[in-house]
Amino acid sequence: MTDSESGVRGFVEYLSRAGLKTTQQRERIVRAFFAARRHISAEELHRQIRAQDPGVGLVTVYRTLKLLRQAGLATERAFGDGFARFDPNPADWTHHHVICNGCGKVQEFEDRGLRALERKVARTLGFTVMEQKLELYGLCKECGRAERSRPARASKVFRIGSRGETRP
Amino acid sequence: MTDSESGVRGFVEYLSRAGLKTTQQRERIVRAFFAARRHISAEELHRQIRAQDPGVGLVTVYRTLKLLRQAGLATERAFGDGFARFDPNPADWTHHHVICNGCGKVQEFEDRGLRALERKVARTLGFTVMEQKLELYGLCKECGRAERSRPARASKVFRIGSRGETRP
DNA sequence: TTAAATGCAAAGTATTTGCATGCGA
DNA sequence: TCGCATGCAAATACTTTGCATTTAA
Repeated sequence: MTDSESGVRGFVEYLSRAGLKTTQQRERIVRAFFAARRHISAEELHRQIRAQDPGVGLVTVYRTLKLLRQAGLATERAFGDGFARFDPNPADWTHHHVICNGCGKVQEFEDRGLRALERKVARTLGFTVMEQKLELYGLCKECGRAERSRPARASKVFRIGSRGETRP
Repeated sequence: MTDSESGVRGFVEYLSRAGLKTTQQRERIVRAFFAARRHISAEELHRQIRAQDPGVGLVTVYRTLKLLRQAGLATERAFGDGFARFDPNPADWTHHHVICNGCGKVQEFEDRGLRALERKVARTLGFTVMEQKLELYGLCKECGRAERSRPARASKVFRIGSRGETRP
């Protein structure tokens, strides 16, 4: 799902199959979504769209993102900072996240090893896998260094449940 | 972390190291947490504690769960139903989740393969891994069967963002 | 003694929903 | 034309915070 157009096409197809309507708003939102950087929040996406097109409401962005999930074209993620992030679904699931509890930075990394796991779960539990999430939480290189050169009291850098405190 | 007492001991130790106080409430909460079933919500935990000890507030449960995370003894999870769930951290990270988008059922499965991945990330990114989350979303055996024997319209069973609709 | 912890009530906030209006098929 | 879609405002509900009081060290 690297190019934006194929994502839009897939969505329009889904809508028509499902008996739903292809509106201007949905098209704008979906196009912007596939063109945007990864793990974007609903509000950020809305802000980007609004800059060029004030006629799209945040509510519709939420509703369209939900449809994208139903279409199997997007994944919703919760990194613990209080708001949902969305990613386009890649054809293969090799794209995972490393989140720093210190500074909130989100890095990505690739690993193909999870396809095998997916097949195992499908076989063992009779489960049909639609989305896959692998997240590693901890301290990035910088925060880890800062943490180690600090008196052995309660870790103050540990960033938990800080709702919307450090948006990227 | 199979037995409850070692979890409590670890927490008390953390508190004293951090210059914090071991209160009756914290002890009750932590003991109940380690004795409870996995992926419990703050409110459920509070309800269980309250049944035997009315003198513990929900706010304190939230605050203690946050401390448990800071102590590295618990993991917070968001399965997409709008409230946070908590798990005791096992000594090894071999415990993952499979969540059904149809009925909301959460199953667990074991896999040891992620230790290697963790080491790889530590080496490649200089990242110190503290928590690990692997989740597979899709349709369980029953919901998958139901879905396949259904007219090819929009999937009605797809359960997204239904906040607190189907509590376990 | 004193700084930390508790609990209540109130605030905060991301997300959803009701409803009148608009618009795609 | 008809019914789905939109957008506003209001509702929802989980979680956090202010503050006076209690309690552990």
